[in-house]
Amino acid sequence: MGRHSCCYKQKLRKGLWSPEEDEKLMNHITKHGHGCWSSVPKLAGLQRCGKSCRLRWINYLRPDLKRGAFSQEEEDLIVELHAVLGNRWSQIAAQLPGRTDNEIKNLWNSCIKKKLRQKGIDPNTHKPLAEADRNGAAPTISTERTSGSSDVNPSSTGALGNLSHLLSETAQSSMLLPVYDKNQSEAPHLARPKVPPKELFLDQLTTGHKSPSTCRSSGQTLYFPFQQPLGYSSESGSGDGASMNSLWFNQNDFNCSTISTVMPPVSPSALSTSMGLNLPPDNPRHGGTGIGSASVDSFYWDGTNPSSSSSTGSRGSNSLGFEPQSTSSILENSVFPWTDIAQEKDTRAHLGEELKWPDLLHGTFAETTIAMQNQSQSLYDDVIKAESQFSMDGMCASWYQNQQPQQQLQAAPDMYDKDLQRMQVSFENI
DNA sequence: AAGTCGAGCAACCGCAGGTAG
DNA sequence: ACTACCTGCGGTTGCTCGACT
Repeated sequence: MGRHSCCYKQKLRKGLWSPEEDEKLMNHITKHGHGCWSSVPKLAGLQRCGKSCRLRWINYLRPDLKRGAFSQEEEDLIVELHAVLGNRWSQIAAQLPGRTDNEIKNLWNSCIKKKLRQKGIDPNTHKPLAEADRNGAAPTISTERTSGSSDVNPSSTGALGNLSHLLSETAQSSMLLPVYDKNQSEAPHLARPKVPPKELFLDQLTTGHKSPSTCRSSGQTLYFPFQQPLGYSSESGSGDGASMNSLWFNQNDFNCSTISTVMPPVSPSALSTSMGLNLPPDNPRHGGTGIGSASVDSFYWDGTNPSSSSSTGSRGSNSLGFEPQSTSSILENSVFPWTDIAQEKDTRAHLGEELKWPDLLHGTFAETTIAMQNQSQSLYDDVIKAESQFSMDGMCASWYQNQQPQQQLQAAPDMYDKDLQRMQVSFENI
């Protein structure tokens, strides 16, 4: 136990990652998955420790990262989740597909905290500052990691609002927020909608716009809403309790191939009751969870790598006291109109091609994945498993969906520029 | 133009839990 | 049961860059 052994090694690079390093890591993981992180630097030819590689991948290179400004809905959700979960950033991030715990943590510390204080709300207790002062400085939400459910303040109703509404509904339907089944080895935060980072750069390349502002709290919804949801209405974002539910389905990164891992932990009964869904009686689950089960038109990374999720999965404290229920099992309970999704996915993938996405998409990513499709599965299975799954079709669809709101905004955060420069360099070398 | 300050963000550090041998 | 290794998490640091003086 204790410090990672690699930390003792000398001559390892630290600090910011260069585009070349990013490219090496990206190429390696795209082709082989990460497997054992400690072996990644060596295999990828990097002078970094495995821990650093993992962090870089999770926080920056991972294909499903959303990036960009947080929407107001996301900020609200973070506040509400924080009221329940405290500083459990990973669990909060699990409810925000495409967002990392680090990103959320930074947003909280730099932005949301300040906003709450300005509104007279104690960011620790989520109670009015005056009341918090009267009760003393001790916050009701502990940051001690091993405290289990003790740091949860379910009675906190100040900023809880929508979440309490959701919880009351979900409790009745045996669901919980951080839902994952250890046996399924699918931790939500490791299984998010997969969108390639190239999407960001392609957007820059095609639109060439530059954001006049870097404000993360602009309220601009870069990735919301899901304009053509999965066969049901997403119009419930009215600002009341229903907005919580609508948020779950405003993930426009959604696609059929990733549905098993993307789907937020909402039970069918909750959906049907709160959203008026008519659930189909039988929905065969498309694709599979392993490389070997890759379908003809899409490739899956293995999302069942026990090593990548066992720790989180088992440690994920169910602070709400609900019965654990696997996301997969929920999905297998026939929540979605699968056929429609597949059709829409294909349509959007096609449209994505028309939008020159293939220039990048059909570069390294596509070549790699197509090659992997055609190669013997055993080439990789015996060596490494990736932590997540994604499909190229999903990428196309997601990108296409993301184009619309971004183009409408005519602006993107300046942060993309750095990414653009890096990726331009990277892809020029491919 | 130069200096200062603060916000935002990427990355590091240290610890804890899980797991295989 | 013990140990070593690996992964993941949360707190913290330090760098970058824009705003301001």
